Amino acid sequence: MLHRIILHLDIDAFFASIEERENPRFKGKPLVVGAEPMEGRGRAASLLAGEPRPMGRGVVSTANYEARKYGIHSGMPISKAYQLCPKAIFLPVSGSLYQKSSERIMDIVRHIGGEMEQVSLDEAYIDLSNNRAIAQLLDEELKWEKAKEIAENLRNEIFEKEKLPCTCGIGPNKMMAKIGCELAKPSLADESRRANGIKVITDKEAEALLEPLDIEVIPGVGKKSGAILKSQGIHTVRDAKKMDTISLKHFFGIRGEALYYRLRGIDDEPVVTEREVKSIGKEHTFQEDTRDPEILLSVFEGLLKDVLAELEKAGMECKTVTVVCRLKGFETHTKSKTIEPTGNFAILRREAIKLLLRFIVSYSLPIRLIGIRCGVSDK
DNA sequence: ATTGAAGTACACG
DNA sequence: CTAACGCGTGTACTTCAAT
Repeated sequence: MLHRIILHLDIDAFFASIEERENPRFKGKPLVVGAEPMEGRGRAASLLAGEPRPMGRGVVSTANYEARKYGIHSGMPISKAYQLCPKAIFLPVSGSLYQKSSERIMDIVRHIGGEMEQVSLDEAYIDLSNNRAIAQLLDEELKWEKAKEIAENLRNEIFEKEKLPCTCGIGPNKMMAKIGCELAKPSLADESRRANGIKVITDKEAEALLEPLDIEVIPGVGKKSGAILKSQGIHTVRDAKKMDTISLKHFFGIRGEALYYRLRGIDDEPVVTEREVKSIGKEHTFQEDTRDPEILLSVFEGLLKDVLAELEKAGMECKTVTVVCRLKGFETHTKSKTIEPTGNFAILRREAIKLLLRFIVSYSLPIRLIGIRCGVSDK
């Protein structure tokens, strides 16, 4: 497929926008959806401590734009979010509410026509290359215009039916569509939140548009890789394009090749309709680090039970059981064992507990998190 | 040489 | 005390052993 037109959709501040929709009094006020900031703080403790201080060990799932003005963002420790804006409204994550909304949104997206890839609850790609309205057009210019029209209709429909604001990016590939979407997001300064909404980046424009952008806009270049590059004086895509293929390979291994092209606006990743499940897991962070075998074992069994239920539902069996353990201080390790595929609780418990016990023996630090993950095989 | 297992690191939403 | 840091999933790298 030589000339593609890909659309990327992303709901603005998804969880927070849903909460605002459900309770319009929240609009215009800083709102943080995520962990409970005071979790683990007992009544006695707060009386003794005077001014309440955040204790929760969770993170921010989504902050609305008012909260973002205080520097709060997704993934930030909830305790820090509280420090930045103690007056913000803090709400727990209402997963099933968001799930239902997501399903209705994805149904709307599917109706556009074209291969659709759902990336998360609130994000999707759609390949418009073979869309009825677009494929019949001969003129390239008109195709891009038509794609924009489709995106406009999509945004309107989602706003009318689901009462949620969203942003679309349109580009010659998934990467550029996603970057376009990011560029079209409402800015903090824009109180109306409706400034752009859609950004079209044609194949002709892609390379030049990327040049001045921060290197971390490129998918696959995250915090760590970005920091390494920046320590070498490479901050923008333009800087990175000066690197030869040898050093790209050196820094990024097998991904260096793809990166060379991505820096130039080229990305061949197809829109993938269905993806097969490769692993199913559950993990739990304790309110306080612990080595109490009672607590450890009961939580561990609960996690295993949940994993098994999902395994069962998916009609899968566990082939590799991995136990993860995060210690006080955040040091994290895994131990795994490949076994004869099974969905049997007793067998998996025996294997998993053997792995867990090895942790208890090898490390004397209190434990912050335990988890269990099953690499799956078809039944 | 290739493959599989175990363990680590990083990325993304 | 200047760090704080969830959860679920996927990919790639490294090392070691067996084929």
